Amino acid sequence: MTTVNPARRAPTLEAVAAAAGVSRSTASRVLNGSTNVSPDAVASVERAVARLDYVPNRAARSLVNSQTMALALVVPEDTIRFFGDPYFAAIVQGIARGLEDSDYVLTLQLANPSEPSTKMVRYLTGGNVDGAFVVSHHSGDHFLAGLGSTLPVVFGGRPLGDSEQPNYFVDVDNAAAAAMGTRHLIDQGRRRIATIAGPSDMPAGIDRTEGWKAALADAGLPDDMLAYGDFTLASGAQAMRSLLDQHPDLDCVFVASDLMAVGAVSELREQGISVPQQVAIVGFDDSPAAETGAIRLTTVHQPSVAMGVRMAETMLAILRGENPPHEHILPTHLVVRDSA
Amino acid sequence: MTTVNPARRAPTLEAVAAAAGVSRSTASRVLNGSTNVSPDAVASVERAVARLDYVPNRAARSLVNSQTMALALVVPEDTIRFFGDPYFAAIVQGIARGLEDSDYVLTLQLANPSEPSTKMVRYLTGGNVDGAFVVSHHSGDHFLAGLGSTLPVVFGGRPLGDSEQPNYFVDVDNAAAAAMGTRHLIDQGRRRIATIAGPSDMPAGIDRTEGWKAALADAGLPDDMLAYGDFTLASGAQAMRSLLDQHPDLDCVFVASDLMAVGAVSELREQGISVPQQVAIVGFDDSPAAETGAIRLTTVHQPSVAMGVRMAETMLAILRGENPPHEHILPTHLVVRDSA
DNA sequence: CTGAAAGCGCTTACAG
DNA sequence: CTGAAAGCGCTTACAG
Repeated sequence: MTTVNPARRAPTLEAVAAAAGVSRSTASRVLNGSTNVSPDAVASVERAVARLDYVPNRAARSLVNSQTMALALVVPEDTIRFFGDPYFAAIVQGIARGLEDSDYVLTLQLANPSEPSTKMVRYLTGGNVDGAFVVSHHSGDHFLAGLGSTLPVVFGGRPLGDSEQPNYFVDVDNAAAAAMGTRHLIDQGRRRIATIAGPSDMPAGIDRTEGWKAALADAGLPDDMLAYGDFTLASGAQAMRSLLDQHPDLDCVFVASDLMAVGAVSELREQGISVPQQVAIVGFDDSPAAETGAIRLTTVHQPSVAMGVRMAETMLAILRGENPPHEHILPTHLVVRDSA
Repeated sequence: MTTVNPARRAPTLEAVAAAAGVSRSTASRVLNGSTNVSPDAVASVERAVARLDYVPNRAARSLVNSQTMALALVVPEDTIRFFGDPYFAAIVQGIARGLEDSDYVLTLQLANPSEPSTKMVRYLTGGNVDGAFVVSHHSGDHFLAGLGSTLPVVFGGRPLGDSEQPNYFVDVDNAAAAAMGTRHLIDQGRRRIATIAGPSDMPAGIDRTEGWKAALADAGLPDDMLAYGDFTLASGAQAMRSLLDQHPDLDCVFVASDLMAVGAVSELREQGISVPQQVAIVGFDDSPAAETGAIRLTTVHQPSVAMGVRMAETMLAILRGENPPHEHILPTHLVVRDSA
């Protein structure tokens, strides 16, 4: 831990240069890793920096470089309300980790996606940040989709919407992953396969439902048992209830998120239906929720933290002027535990 | 939505002044709301600002004012892992809302509280932010407690630890609130009153347990039935199980968080025990979890969003050079629903 | 390899 | 009430 005397003004480059016996220019050069500096100069400047506990002034740097060294983390308000979904927390953690070794800071922007405040738009487009991450299950259908044309933007999850130019995003192949989860159920000999789907206005909701359908079609099984949730635990329980009402003969459910799966399991147990014997459950995410519930969930693993890290790396690459791929699809795999 | 031409460089104060036919000084004065400016000048500058869609350059401003206009939001990593607790999401939302009308931005700092990276310490104390919010259930026992001496810091929840100077914090009277919740159970005629407590190294955990004990003592009731959780849903279920094992005769439980209460309820229902008939439950928080579970929770309401707002207001006051009170204790009340 | 100088976009005494 | 000027702390051609 560094001890700081708040009374003393922070040392400037000037002071470092003086202490090192070189000019401000030279001091600046070693700070910025220029190669054209003599070893002697490097050494003495570095010593001075250490001794004075020098930290460059961000504002001064920003002013000359016209870079803010700040990246916005745009979180739709309803997302933070539903932060209960560990998926988001993991993504954010990944982004933060991916930025750890850089000099960028993350500024938090809570947005109302359906009606972005002009203040936020001005903040984002007004040169206050060098880029933005958008973390939301239904990002892109709104003002956020257009953002990419004025600012480097990386989305967590494929954005909806029809922006002219392609957006950067990191995602998994939701359809394929859902099909994989469903196939596991089929392979176990299950035949009455229901699903609890995510909202049909979110890519993750849509694609996972498609995957479930595709796997059933391949196996010549009907896809008539579907109920919608909103990715929350409570909605999972409710969807399970209505599924049970309408299709008492179902023998398993592919659930589009672990949180909903936990809700579904608790509903089943309350109704005295055994999991997985009578009804098997496959979840999606492999979030902490998968292991902390009443029964350990068999689920499709999604590398959420890694996705966040990749978002950060993509942003850093763009900022370096490189040309990273627009799409990053990370691999998923099935984790077999006790629920199916 | 503002349309922005990314190709054109952002207009400077210079440009505004020129367009308004005044000097840079005057333009700056109207921008900063100085009173010593003629109405004419004010009007023409404002027109120029609107026409050019001028946004002041933060870096330049920071450089001369030596204010960063940035506030750190320090979130311990384990907190974000447990972000599932809507309490934190609400606090953060409140902070963001309280800052909405200010020019401050919130930078997110994920910290490992037991071993703060020197990078973060340097960031916080190195003049990169004007203040910091610390949001954590066990803030203060670590490096964060000392932070207050070098930087304005406002804690969410009373910090532990023995810092020399008093810290700023916003909290509720956890002990009194817990006693209120417990008393509700007593008033219903319950006599075998257990508790599921929060961790004993967190103020919220400690104080709520104290409140439960105090209410029981007042009523001449024993306080022998206690199990610990860690504020997560899963831990609530597990604590309920062990309570039931050891004290099959309990007739109600005061639970130190809604999330744990939801876990407890689901455990009870699985064991075929009716809520509230056989076992009544009182939770704590009045978070969304209280209304979305299998049974609507009777719970102690804590104004989480308002607490966040108050944290922001306190910070803003400190930054204005005012002398706000160090402690803000917000009121709680009981919300009676179906679980007790 | 090095230093003197200009300049990034603002604010604020200072003199009028 | 207003403008010319200095200065905040850096970086980077430019000339050597």
